[in-house]
Amino acid sequence: MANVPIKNKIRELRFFADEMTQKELAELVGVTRQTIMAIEKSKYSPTLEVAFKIAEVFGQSLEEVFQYEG
Amino acid sequence: MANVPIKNKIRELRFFADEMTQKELAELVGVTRQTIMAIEKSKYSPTLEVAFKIAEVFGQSLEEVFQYEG
DNA sequence: ACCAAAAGTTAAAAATACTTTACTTTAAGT
DNA sequence: ACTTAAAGTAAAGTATTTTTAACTTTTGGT
Repeated sequence: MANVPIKNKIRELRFFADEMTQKELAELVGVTRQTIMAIEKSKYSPTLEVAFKIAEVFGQSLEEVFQYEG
Repeated sequence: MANVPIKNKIRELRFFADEMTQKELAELVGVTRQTIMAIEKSKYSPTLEVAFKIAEVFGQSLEEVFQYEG
């Protein structure tokens, strides 16, 4: 599992969103800074719930934030 | 966390897809039948990876299969 | 150069997702 | 009514995600 990591555009979206920091995003999402770090770097993929919350913060669809390459 | 469970249309999509069984879906997705059961009944929400795979099986977008109510 | 905030890393513990096995109940066909 | 596949439940174990805490490195401003 986690064969092909899911890519994401969190970093780009953070900077596009007025240079939002990892800490700020973490607080808005309700997870820790380290969790955002790990997800942003594709160390592992988040739960669906966290993924939805991240997309919500940026006002984007889930697919715009996360890209799964089957 | 997991305050408001994420809803899904897996059951409807299975029946729409030629009455696909939980077992068949599980095999296509690469998880067990019990995992499909738990997700279908919103006992817990899947990882993003499993969510993407389920959507892929039905040829639907993630948001069409799973609905997050912030 | 110095300072502070942000980002990155690591390790151990806690929480949650997933598996395996085994059993019960429901639904459908003959 | 009987049989069988499908669906539902539950417990214990494994795997993965998330937290906490502590420390290092990078970046930007003054």
